[in-house]
Amino acid sequence: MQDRKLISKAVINRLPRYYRYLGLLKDQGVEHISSGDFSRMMKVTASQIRQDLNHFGGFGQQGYGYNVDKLYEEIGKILGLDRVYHTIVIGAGRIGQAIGSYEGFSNRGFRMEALFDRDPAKHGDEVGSGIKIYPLSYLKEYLKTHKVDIAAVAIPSEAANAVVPILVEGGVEAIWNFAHTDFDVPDNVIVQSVHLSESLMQLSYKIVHH
Amino acid sequence: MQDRKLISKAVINRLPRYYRYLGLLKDQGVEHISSGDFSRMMKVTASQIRQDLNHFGGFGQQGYGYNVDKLYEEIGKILGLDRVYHTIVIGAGRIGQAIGSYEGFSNRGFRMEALFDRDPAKHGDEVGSGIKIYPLSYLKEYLKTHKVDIAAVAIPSEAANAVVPILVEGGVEAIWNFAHTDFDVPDNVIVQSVHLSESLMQLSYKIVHH
DNA sequence: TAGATTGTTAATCGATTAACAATC
DNA sequence: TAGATTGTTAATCGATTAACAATC
Repeated sequence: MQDRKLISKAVINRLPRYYRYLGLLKDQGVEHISSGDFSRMMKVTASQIRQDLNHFGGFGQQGYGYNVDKLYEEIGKILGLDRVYHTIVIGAGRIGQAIGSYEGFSNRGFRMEALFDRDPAKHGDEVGSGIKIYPLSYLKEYLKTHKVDIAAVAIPSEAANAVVPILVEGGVEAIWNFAHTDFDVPDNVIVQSVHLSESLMQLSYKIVHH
Repeated sequence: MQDRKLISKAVINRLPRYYRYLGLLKDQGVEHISSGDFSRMMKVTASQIRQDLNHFGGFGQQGYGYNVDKLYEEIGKILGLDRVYHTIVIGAGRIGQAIGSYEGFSNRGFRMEALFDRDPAKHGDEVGSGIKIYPLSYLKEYLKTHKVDIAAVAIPSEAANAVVPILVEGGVEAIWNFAHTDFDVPDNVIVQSVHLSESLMQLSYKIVHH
């Protein structure tokens, strides 16, 4: 897909937060907001907000501010929230089940369609609104008959390293990684990692050095 | 605590990843590694590694490289992993239980000592290696009689906003936040957030724009 | 010693902030 | 219109990369 202009990585990482705050404003029925007010709400500079939003153009108006509804919708589109992502979860442990059953994701188009686990005791169980847990050994077959956009990987590192080639081979477009490891995948496969232990270490750093 | 030199935010965020890779090298019995080899392993530039590690000084040696054991230990200290953090978890849902029971955290000094939940059906239950679930209403009292360094908050945003003042009032030093919201806390309280939905949106952005 | 590799300075690149003319 | 506020350029700040002399 072609971008209007090239949007920098730093801006992209901020978009979901803008989106969240715009959602709050929308719920409150706010129609428009100035970069100044928005900056106080979000605790960033007004200058940064104007620079960032300007990439998308046309939602600000001098003397008035930004149209909340339009901006919310536009940022949603840019984030790819106007489509459906067929999503599976590898690992039906506590993290895997949490992801598979969280309604907030499906509300945004991340449709949870299957969980996979090696534990036979879990096979056939359901999570959330009827998402089935399948044997991990069925994954390969599943990928042959189902298009999968995103696979969330919520199993230990070693097992994860064994599963990833199956996902790649099976045509999964993106991996949402919760294992404490980095994957080696072809360029066309996207990996987005949530390294919880790294987050916790950044926290302990802050405790020790403040 | 006083830093030797001022270490930039970007470097700090990379430290846990260095630490993880050094742990792997240590397990493999590697005694020393050059910035060149390390850069190929970690897929960053050798220049960045030398710049980063140079902040701590004394672990590199010309013609030899870096001593793995010493560097691992030193970075561990800088990250604050040489001490114990009394840790509690607010919310005994799937995320809360996952955090409370994960052995990897306690192995690094993050001692999980109690969970709190408002659901009476869970009160008295145990998670992981005997960590009890208490009523949320007992939290205030608990904080009076126990020193808590870190509280992981794994409940929905609204409930979280109600609990945070109790944590702050109770002298909790740092909050590890899993709710989809930002907290307003005094300067001396640290907040480290894991915004899963934001991570997922960054992922969908990459899918749509690659 | 000769070769390898760091420590560190300088150059480049990118991101943030400030400022203000344009304009609703 | 006058006031408010954006869009956008220029200035600043910070982070990354390149280069090479120092040195083990």
